[in-house]
Amino acid sequence: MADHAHLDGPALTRNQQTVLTALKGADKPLTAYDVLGLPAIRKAGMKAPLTIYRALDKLMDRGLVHRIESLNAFVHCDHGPHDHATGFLICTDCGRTLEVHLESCETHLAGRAREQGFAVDNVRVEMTGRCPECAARAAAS
Amino acid sequence: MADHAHLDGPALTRNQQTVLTALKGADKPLTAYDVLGLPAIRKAGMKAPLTIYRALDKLMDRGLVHRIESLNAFVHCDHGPHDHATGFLICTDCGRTLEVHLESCETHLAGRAREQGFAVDNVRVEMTGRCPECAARAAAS
DNA sequence: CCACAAACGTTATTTTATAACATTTTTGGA
DNA sequence: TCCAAAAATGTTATAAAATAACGTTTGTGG
Repeated sequence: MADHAHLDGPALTRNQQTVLTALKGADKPLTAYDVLGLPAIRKAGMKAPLTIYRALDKLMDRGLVHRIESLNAFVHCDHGPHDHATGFLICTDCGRTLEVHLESCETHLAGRAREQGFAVDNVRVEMTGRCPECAARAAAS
Repeated sequence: MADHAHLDGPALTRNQQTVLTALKGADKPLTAYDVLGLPAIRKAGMKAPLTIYRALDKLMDRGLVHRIESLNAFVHCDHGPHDHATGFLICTDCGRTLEVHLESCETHLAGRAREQGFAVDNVRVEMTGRCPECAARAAAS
């Protein structure tokens, strides 16, 4: 689970920095094509899907970006470096996500795997539901 | 989390039964297009992707099939009806998966969500690693 | 400065999933 | 039984997500 790739390695390239900034500026996960469509991205001269995917791959290697599997989307990692598994709370109303860390739960999950003789090297958790804002809005109506 | 849709509802249609049987016969998760390519499927007269997706959707509604998000693939649920969250152990060597139930962990995960004011209605866990067989084979070489 | 590796650009293609619309089948009353 | 509504299906086309292949540029260490 540990990599800390984001602590070392070369500086981000211009494309990588541009994509990371785009994700930081978004209030929810973006697909690669969402990113591609952003004005800031076009201004930077990025115009092919592959350009975006390449930048995203590097950013994920460094732990600066996470992929939300169930959305085919990418989100900036708003926590610092971390060794433990990450979970995502995905609001089915507004599409925003919240990252939660699973220090204690990871041990449990990996333990369930070990019971099966399975050597886990990566744990991903995605939970769907309603965020506080959307729950409140739904209750009000 | 509770649905038990598989306990009631109408009988499976021919298409649904055919797809379910195909997944039961596979030793690993299959993509919709993998399913589409199976001889048994073609023999049953199913030849369009949408036909497969429609059957898969219904089977998932009933909890008879699960989708592995990180593989874009579908697997037969080899456990009986269950209310609690399911996790998957995915072998990165052979591609086979193992389903594990997360009775105790789900409470913990949902609790972490509730801390954030988030009302969870679905939890998905996917863990990658090496299955016992592949780990043994790797150790032997 | 040069050689190598990494990143990038470009075009085409593959893989995964859904839209739109007509037809058939099933099912639950009248 | 028969009919109407709902569910499922067939068919064609298209959208959405991701990668392949290949050449060029950039950056970095020796």
